[in-house]
Amino acid sequence: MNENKPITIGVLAKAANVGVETIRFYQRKAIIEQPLKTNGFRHYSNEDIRTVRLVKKLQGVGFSLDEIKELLIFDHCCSESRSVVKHKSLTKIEEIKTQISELQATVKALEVFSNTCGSNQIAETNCHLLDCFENHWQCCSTDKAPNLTGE
Amino acid sequence: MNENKPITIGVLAKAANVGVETIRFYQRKAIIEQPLKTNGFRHYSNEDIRTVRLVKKLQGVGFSLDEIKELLIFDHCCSESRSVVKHKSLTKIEEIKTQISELQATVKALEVFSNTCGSNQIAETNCHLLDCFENHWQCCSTDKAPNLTGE
DNA sequence: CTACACTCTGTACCTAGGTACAGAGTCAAG
DNA sequence: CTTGACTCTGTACCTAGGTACAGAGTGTAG
Repeated sequence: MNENKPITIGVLAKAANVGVETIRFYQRKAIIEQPLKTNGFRHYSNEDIRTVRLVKKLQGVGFSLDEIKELLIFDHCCSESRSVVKHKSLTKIEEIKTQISELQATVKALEVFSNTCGSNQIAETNCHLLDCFENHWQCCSTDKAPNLTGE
Repeated sequence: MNENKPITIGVLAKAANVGVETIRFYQRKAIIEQPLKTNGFRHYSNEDIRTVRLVKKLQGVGFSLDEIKELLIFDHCCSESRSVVKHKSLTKIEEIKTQISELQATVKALEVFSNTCGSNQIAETNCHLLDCFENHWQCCSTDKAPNLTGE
């Protein structure tokens, strides 16, 4: 079945909903492996379709291509150096969890903002995006506690 | 106090932990407002420090500069078009919540992966990152249910 | 065996988000 | 009033992640 209709670069691109140039770009970047060729034409496996789809999905979640490459390499070194793989996975998990917390803080700040500024029932002042965010993040306030409302 | 030591671009940059070129870049992009000038030198307020810090924070959470710009504009149009502001805030909140779910799915996939592949007690096969992700996302599987382990 | 769709390699170009000059002006200390 | 740190405008350059050719080869339907 797969023998009759080989998965050429165009077929792969369509199946993974990307352009053929993107596939070649990924190969130059060694994100997917160089496939076998017949008469100079690349042909791929169903595995490659899954991989490219996964790459796009992970990108959408915020991974860089370098990070994705590293994740995919996990698969190959899996039987060789499991403790390394485990360590890297756990590190990545912690990173993502941190990001989730920050996103949750962002949601809270925006909710406060839309409930005060976004509604009609409030006074004109104290409806300030910076203030909303500062209640959830310490990062943004200045050291000297400046007169924010007045200036 | 602020009168004696004006906040020049260098002071702002240091306070917000960015380069002066970044501040000028943000001004070209209209992410922060053009400040007052004396003898051609820009000088800033504590508000600007907070704003630049917020910009960096939001960038870290995954917002693009265009999105951040839009968020900051919310502040200015707040008294004018509250329903619009509210609508945009809520839309953004939904987007972030979706992203949080996807990140949570990523964490689960990585946890499964590190618990199977990353540990020593399993067989050689079926330790496959793609499989781990496919249990959490439908996106990556091919239509024809290909023989994944064999080929 | 001709047309046309598809693929090849290689290079150039694009947007986002900066970063790095160059050449000139300003300001404050000694 | 000189020197050094700082700022100005303007332009060029950089990385990431593609996207778009050009010019040539391939493979297949009619």
